[in-house]
Amino acid sequence: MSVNAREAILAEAKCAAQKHGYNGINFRNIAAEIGIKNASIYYHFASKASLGAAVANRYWQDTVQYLETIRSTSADAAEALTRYPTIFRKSLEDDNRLCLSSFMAAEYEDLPLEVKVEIQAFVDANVAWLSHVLSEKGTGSSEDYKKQALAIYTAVAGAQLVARTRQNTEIFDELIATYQQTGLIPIS
Amino acid sequence: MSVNAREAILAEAKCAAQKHGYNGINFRNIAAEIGIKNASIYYHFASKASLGAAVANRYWQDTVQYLETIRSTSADAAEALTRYPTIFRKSLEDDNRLCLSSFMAAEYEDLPLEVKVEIQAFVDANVAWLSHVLSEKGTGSSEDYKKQALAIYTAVAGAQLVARTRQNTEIFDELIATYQQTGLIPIS
DNA sequence: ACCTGAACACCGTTCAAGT
DNA sequence: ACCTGAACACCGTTCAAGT
Repeated sequence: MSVNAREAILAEAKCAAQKHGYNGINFRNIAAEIGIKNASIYYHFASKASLGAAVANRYWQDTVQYLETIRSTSADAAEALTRYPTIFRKSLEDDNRLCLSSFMAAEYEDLPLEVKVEIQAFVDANVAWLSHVLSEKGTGSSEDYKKQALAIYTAVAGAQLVARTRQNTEIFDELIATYQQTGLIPIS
Repeated sequence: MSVNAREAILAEAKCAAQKHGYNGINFRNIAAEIGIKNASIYYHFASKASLGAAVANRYWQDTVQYLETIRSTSADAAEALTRYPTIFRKSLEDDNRLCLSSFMAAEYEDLPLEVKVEIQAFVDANVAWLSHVLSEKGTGSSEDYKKQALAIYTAVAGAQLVARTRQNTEIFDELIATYQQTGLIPIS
C-alpha cells in the first residue's frame, strides 16, 4: 500500500477497468481497497480521465512488450500468428476480464479524449505487429497486410467479447479455430 | 409525448442505450426529453433493469423481423449472407450508434439478469438465422454451421465496434470485404 | 390512472485544512 | 509531500401525496 500509493491506485484501477469498463472505475472503492480516502487519489491523478488514460497507456505498453516476446520466442511468423490470440485468452482465463480496448471501444464515444488516444494506440500497436508478422510470411502488398491485420485484430477482440458473454473460454478457442479454418487467420 | 408515455420512454431509452450503453440510460434525461419527471418513469417500469430488459427485448424482436425480411427478399442464400452485415452497418450510419448487444456484451457482467437474458436471445437469434442460411447453401454438418454462424456474428459485431472507434463507416465495409475475401463469410 | 416533490444513498470533484 | 473531512452536483430509487 504505502510503498507506492500511485502504483497501487493504478493496479486497482486497471483491474476495475478490465472487469467493469472505464465507467466501473470507482474512486471510493479503489481508495478503500488500498486504505486511503477517495480524496487522496486526486493528489496522484488530476481526474478520473487522467487515471483512466494512465491505466490505458500502461496497458498498451505492456501489450507491446508481450507481443515482442511472442515474436522473439517464435520459430517463425506462422507460430507467432498462432500465439497471437493468447493475449486475449489470458485475460478471459484470469477472472473473465476483458481487454481494455474492447471495453472502451463500447464506451468510446463517452470517453475523455486523453483516454481515447491511448485506446487508439493499443489498436495501432496490434495492427502494426500483425502487419509485420503477416508480411514476413506472405507475398501481398503492404495495404493488404494492414487490412488483414485489422480484420484479425477485430475478429479476435470480438471473440473475447462473445466468449465473455457466455462465461466460457472454450467458445473463444472454437471461434479462433473457425477463423483459422476459414482462412481469416493463416495457419501455415 | 402523452399519446403513449410508455412507448416514448422505450424509444428514448433505446436511443440512449445505443449511444451510451445500459449505463448511459439516464432517467432524468429521458424524463426531460419527453416532458415528465423522472419519478414518473417508475409508474411504467419497475426499475432501470426492467426498462433495460424491455428495450433489449424489443430490439431483438425487431431484428428477427428484419432478418426474415432479408431472407424473403433475397434470391438465394448467398445474397442473404451478403446482406446480413447491413443490419450492423445501418446503426453505424445512423448517428454512429452501436448494436445493443455489442454494447451490453462489454457491460455484461454488471447487467441485471433480466437484461442478460434478452441480450443472449439476440445473439441466439442471429446465430440461428445464419446457421439456417449457411445450411441452405453448404454441405457441412449442422455443428459446423453453428460454429461458422457464431464466427460470422462475432466478426461482424467486432467490425462494428472497431469502425465506431474510428468513426468511419468505410472501415466497416473494408472489414466485411476482408472477411469475404479470406473466406470467413462465404460469397457464392 | 398517471404524475409529482422531497428525500435517500452513491459518486466524481473541489478545497481548505491537517501532518 | 501526502492525506483528510466536508461540501457540491448528479443519479437511481422510494414514497407519500396530488389530480
